[in-house]
Amino acid sequence: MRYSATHKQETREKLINTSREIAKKDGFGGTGVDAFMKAIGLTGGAFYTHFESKAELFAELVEHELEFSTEMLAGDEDAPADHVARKLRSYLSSAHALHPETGCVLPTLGPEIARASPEVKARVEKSLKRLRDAWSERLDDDDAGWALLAQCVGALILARVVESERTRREILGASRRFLERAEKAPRK
Amino acid sequence: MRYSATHKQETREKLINTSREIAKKDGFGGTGVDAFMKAIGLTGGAFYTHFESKAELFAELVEHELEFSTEMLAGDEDAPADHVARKLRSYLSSAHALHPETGCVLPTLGPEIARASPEVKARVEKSLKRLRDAWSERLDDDDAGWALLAQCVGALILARVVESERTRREILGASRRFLERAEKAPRK
DNA sequence: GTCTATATGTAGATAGAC
DNA sequence: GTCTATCTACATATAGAC
Repeated sequence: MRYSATHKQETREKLINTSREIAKKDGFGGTGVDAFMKAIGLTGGAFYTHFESKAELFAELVEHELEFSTEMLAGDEDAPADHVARKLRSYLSSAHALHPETGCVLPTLGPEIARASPEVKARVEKSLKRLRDAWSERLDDDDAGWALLAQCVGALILARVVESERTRREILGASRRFLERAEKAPRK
Repeated sequence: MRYSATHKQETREKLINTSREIAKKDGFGGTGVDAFMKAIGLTGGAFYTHFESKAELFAELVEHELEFSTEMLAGDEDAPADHVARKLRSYLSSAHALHPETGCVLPTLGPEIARASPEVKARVEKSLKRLRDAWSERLDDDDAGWALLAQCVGALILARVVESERTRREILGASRRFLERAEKAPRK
């Protein structure tokens, strides 16, 4: 054949990774197949050599996103004692709010995932539970896992729907301080 | 004329209110003008008697959403002492998670608002700040206003991206307990 | 004010040349 | 494997009849 043995796989991976950024920036539904392909230097017609449908790309893209995010946020045995606190600070930053294309998938594609197929949502659930378990275990706090995740996702959404940078920083700051305080509270 | 004096205004209001539900359920970008009009028994052509563009409907719709939500959540002088706690419980409910069409706009259209015009985002910011102020004042807690809002929005997103009802309830329950605990914590 | 018909663009997806 | 060309559907928006 005219292409190397690994060419197809490489193209597919490039397509997924580039599409991840574009979808987080402009929305998945709001971006056409042609635009995804053009971003890696190809034309729309070649898309269907790699995926049976646009929906299949969405499923793949979301899986990659959550695999990447949860691994990064969960941390391993070598992580420092303040691992979660560090991740919270970087997640709840103005830089994150201003760059959806390289950030967490949930504040950008959350509603689109919510409308996706049960198969997609089941995989998302599996990844999120792993992250929740990691955080709850690390903090020895059953509720904190889900609660901290929710606080992160919600604060990012709020930070992005407001117009002024000042308010954006207020939201993120309030969120960070609130979480620090909560972790010191008695757990009835 | 063949129509009553108030007919146009009534049609416009019906269009906005019906569109609010549809957009929260299926997404605004994912719904065509024809679908919005068909839902109130009209055809697509009549849309432009009421709005100059689809984007103008979005702006109007979001404004109505936030006006309605913030008024409901903020509460007035007559509200009971546990007003915020009550609102948190109903917001963080499985019923809310399962019915986006009648629920809060932020967990459904948040990312679309984030990509909207500065004018739209400025109005959203104004409404949200009012709600934040109301909650912070009521709880005598500067950070709690934004933090509680973020917790609500994020928990709803998480609750909707998972597949099982069991996990959905875990997320919402953990969020509720976490907030109750946090309000009893010392504020540095 | 609403209708049908239509202009125009773009969407997802397929066919066949290379 | 990727290209161009194309099918079909549906998008936003407009024009003119009623």
